[in-house]
Amino acid sequence: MPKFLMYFCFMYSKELLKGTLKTIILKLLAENGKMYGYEITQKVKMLSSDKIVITEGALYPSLHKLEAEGLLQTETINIGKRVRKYYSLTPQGTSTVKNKLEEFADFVETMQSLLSLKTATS
Amino acid sequence: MPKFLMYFCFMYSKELLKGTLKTIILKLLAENGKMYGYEITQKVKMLSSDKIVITEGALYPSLHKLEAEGLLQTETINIGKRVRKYYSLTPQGTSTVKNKLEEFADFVETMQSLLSLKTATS
DNA sequence: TTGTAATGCCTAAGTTTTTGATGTATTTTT
DNA sequence: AAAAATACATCAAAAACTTAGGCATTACAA
Repeated sequence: MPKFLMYFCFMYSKELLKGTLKTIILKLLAENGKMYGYEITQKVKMLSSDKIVITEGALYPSLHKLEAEGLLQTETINIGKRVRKYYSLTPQGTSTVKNKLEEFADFVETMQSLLSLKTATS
Repeated sequence: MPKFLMYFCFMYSKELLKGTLKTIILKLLAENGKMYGYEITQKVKMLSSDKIVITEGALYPSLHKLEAEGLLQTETINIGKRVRKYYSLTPQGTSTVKNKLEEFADFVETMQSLLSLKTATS
C-alpha cells in the first residue's frame, strides 16, 4: 500500500503505544529466536494489520538500549554487501519477557475495570 | 498508607500509563457529571486499588489542555476560604469520550493479539 | 496548642520516549 | 533507468510525564 493512502485507513493515536515498544520487541524475540530490526517493523505491521507501525527512529534506539541493559545480544552477518544485525534474548532478557507480559496484562485489566469496559456478567 | 511503604506494594511502571490519562479523565467526568482535580486523583486511586496513581503534576496540565481544546468547562466555587474548581464535559467532550474508549478498546485488542495474550478458543 | 497530615490549587525543570526528517548504501522490481 | 524495498543509523523537536517545589486552608492527633 502506498504511504499516502495508509493515513486514511488505520492507525490510532500513537499515544497509547507509548511504553509498549520494549514489551513488543521482547515478546517477538521470545517467539522467533532472533530477528533483525527491519524484520521486526514488518512483522509488527503484518501481525497488527497495519494498526501498529513501529518507526525505525523509535525501534533502533530502543534495541540499542535493551542491548545496553543486557537483555539483548547481537550477531552481525553479511548478506552480499548488505549488513544484517540479528538480535536475540540473553538469559536475563528471557526472564524479563514474562514479567513484562504480566505487567501489561495486569495494567490492561486495571484499566478495563476503571473504564468499565469489562462489565460484570449481568 | 505512608508514602515510603507504597513503593513496595503496588504500582507498575508508569510507562504504560502514558497516553491514557485523558481517556481516564473524560470517562470519569462522563460518569460523575462534574469533579474537581483532587477528587479525580482520589477516585482513580480508589477505583484502581492504588495501582494507578495520578500525580497532580500530570493531572492539572492535562485538565487545562482539555479545557483549552474545548472538551471541558469549569466552574469555580468557594468552600469556606478554599477554592474548588469543578470540571465537566462540554457537548464536544461528551462526544469525544465514546471515541476515546473505543480507541482504547481497539488498541488493547490489537496488543493482546500481538502479544498472544488472548488465545483463540481452543 | 501545636505541628503534622490532608485538602486543594498550581508551576517548572528535567527525563524519557517517540515522531519526523534525514542520511547512506545495496538489492529488487517495474 | 528509475523507483521502491531492504537495511542500518542518527538527531532535533515534540509530547507526556515525574519529581520537586510553592501557596493556602482545614482537620486531627499528640
